Amino acid sequence: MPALPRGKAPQMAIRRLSMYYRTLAALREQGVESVSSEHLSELTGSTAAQVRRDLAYFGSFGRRGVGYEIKTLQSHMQGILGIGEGWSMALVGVGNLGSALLAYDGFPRQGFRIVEAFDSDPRRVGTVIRDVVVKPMDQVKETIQTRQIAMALLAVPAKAAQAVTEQLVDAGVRCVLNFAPISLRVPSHVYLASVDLSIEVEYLSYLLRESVAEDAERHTQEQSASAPGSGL
Amino acid sequence: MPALPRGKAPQMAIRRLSMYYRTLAALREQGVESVSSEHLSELTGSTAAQVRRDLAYFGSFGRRGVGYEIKTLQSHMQGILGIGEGWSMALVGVGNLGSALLAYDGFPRQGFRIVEAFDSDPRRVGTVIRDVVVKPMDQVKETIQTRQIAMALLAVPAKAAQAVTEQLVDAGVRCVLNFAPISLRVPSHVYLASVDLSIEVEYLSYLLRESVAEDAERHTQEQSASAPGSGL
DNA sequence: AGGGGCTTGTGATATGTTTCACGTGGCAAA
DNA sequence: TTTGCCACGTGAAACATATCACAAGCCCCT
Repeated sequence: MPALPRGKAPQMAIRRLSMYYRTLAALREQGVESVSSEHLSELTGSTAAQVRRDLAYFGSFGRRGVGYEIKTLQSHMQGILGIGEGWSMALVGVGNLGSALLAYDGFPRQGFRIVEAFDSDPRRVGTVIRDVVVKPMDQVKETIQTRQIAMALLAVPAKAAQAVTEQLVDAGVRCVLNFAPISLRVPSHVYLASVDLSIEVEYLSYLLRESVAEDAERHTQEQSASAPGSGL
Repeated sequence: MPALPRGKAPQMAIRRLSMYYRTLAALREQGVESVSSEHLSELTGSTAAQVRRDLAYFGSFGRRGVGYEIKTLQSHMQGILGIGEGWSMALVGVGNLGSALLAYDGFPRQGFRIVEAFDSDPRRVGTVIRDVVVKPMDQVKETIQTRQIAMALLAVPAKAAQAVTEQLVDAGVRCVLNFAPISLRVPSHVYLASVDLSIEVEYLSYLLRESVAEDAERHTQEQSASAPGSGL
């Protein structure tokens, strides 16, 4: 009867859950009412065993021999991921990226809404984007405390990121999603996730380089293999 | 004398390398000329052992008893990560997010440049953002082949993402950085990385929920512990 | 009511990653 | 030259995660 006395789920399992959740929503729109771990794994690029294990971290939501009822699974996952609780988020930094985040419709679709925006640039303060008025930085603390905002999106330049983060933490924010290309320090009671575009691009660049190097190496091996006396 | 007969580096090690690299650049700007693994770990939120191990996947770049010479380490890492080779990238989807990516100065700073942009919306085609002219989708293949572009940024709606990806792959792209909230399928010779904003937000939401649940549980335990006769 | 076939949930196993702990080599000072 | 200290590089251990493989349970059909 206790809800979840199971072992802690790995970070990656949580992220995959989000993926599963979205896939379930898409299936339901198509009128599908149940899925197997096999089916879900094909749609998400995972494996069937992985899907079952990921779900098993939180409970047993399926029926043996049958699969998972999508409706049921969705509502369990909403509970796990905290979707649909109407989390309000604050955005700091309304530059190019910040504006794009304000306009991103993936957030409201999952029940996360940016309800406040802040910027240090006086020229941006007062402007309205998607029904949100940009406020000056000195209103961060009061606004976040008053509206009980727990989650903040940080889209400021790298130089300002640490200081702004401390301001947010001081105001009582519990989660920060950082878009600045810098590694932030936060107190242990604050959760941090980062989206770092340069890191992703460099990772791809690494893979590309590596594959080119391997091709070159293979080519060399072929040459030396075909050359006489190169055995061993 | 062979360059890298070492074991394969974990994905996360590569991503950390990017972080180290940026930190080195910042140190060098400050006039610092060498670092220890200890120092670097403090600046990046890693551990000293982790830093040494990560670097050791690719070679031994430091001097025992001394540390790492920043200049040397930087140039090795440029080689590993493929920074400074002047990679050209193509962007597909010039909506809010796409425009922000075009304006993002973190890419050119690391030597990655968006040199072509495409969109299916006729109203966007022909517009110029940051010196890049937005071209129609039917020019994707020719342009990418002609300019030998290996890397593409995908900022289109989820519904269009798979089809556009196939178009890009067909045009000869080797790497795709996907921003659409969907899991893409690519052939095995194409590398894929994804930035999924909803997943990050939901991950934070999960952590927040979990910590709230734990607090509640702890509270319950305290109550029952303080109640008499509740031992065992 | 019983059997066959299917899919979950999960111990056990394999694989992968991080951390530990220390030998090795390098520098500086006496 | 020797001594002492320092920080790297790296086997080995610990830990974490993913995969395998199968028993348990469910449904349908006869």
